[in-house]
Amino acid sequence: MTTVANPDGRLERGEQTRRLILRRAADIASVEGLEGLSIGRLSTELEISKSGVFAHFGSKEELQLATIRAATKIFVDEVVTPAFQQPAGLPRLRALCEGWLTYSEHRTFPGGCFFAAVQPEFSSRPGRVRDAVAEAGARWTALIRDQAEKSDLDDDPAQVAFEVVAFLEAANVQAILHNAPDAYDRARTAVRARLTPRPARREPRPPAAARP
Amino acid sequence: MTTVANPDGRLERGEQTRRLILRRAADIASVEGLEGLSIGRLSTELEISKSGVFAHFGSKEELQLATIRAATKIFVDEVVTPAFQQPAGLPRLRALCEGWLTYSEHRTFPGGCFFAAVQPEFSSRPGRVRDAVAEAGARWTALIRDQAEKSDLDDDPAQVAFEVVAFLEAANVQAILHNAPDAYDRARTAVRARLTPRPARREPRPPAAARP
DNA sequence: TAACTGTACGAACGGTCGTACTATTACCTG
DNA sequence: CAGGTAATAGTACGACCGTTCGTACAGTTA
Repeated sequence: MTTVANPDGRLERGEQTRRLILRRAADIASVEGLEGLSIGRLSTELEISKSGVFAHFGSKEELQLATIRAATKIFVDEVVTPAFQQPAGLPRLRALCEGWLTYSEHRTFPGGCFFAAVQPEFSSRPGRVRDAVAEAGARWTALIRDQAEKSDLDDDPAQVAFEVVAFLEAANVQAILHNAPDAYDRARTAVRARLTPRPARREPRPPAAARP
Repeated sequence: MTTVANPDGRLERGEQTRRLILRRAADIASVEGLEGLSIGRLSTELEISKSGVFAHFGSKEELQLATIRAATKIFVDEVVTPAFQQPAGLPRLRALCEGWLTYSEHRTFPGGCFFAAVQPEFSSRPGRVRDAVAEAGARWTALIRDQAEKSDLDDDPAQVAFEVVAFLEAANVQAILHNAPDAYDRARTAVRARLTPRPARREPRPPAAARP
């Protein structure tokens, strides 16, 4: 097992460049995909020798897997953890969605959401990378579903999760591909409506019979 | 100008292999993306020489653009045209959604929807291929929006289009990546609810006060 | 028959890919 | 300061990439 930090808490030399590499790798992959990511390009951009980059991972597949783990950590730190300051259920669910949208909007990764870029790329391929990508997506959906379950929405939580996640991903790709930031507004509108408990759903007045 | 068919209506030899190439190219691209698509692989799979494949297009970019056009035609034939048998507005809108879902479900392209695979791939890149991909997506969304406009849904048609398209794309990626065909059911449920005019929206019973 | 066009072929180009080695540097420890 | 180990550099490889070139052969037109 490799130690990561020196006694005084500083990072070892190798670990430091490893993180440098992975941060850049995640950025590149969010634009070019995990296949488009290449060791040669990493080494050029970071001004590290190709073999130096390669030695950290031993294979391209390991680099891809490590990149997914690094991107996951960034995502969790920026979206998931802050939302856990909100109480479980609806408030946390709303915070997760809003956190996701600003994470995409502010381009934490230059290509928008890392996972939105990488999921379609591997959806039809076999292999360990695909499995890792799928698992990351499943965990995110499960997190949303769990919070939906604890909310007072009398719809199937899995159905709510499906729809909400759909809005988020759609906003990401629309905003980037068409350079249309208003897609984020559309997503916010859609999420707000979907996460509003029934009596007040879709703000405007209920049918006349229901009014006092 | 190149003629495409002989006087008797048969295809010229070149046009025939060109179509063969493009059909295969669209299939490959739906799985590997338009960058993952390679002339060498096409030539191997089709048992045509690499230069023979190349000569039809003159550059890889032209091949990619032609592949997009070919995939668009297949999509229109399978999803759009049949839906136009339904009257404009809500019926046509529902037919478009249902047509799209079965098109994805039945794997017209082996990787699911061609455009769902290719849009994220090019969302952050410059160039003519990206422009073509974006335009195809924009036309599809506009088509949905137009039909929403002619429906009696008192929501912003563009908002309806955003949400409906989001459901479709989400179903596609979920179903493929997680090998979970029930994502199509989720999408159908979501679309049905979204395309139901307000009074009857979200089928289950209205609040007690509204019941007779 | 002669000229021309469309179509496909095979070989080769320079370049980049991932990977495998060996050599060299930098740092920690004794 | 010495030695050893971890980290990086250097070099080379085979495979594949997109692309170019010259060529062969069929079918049509003159």
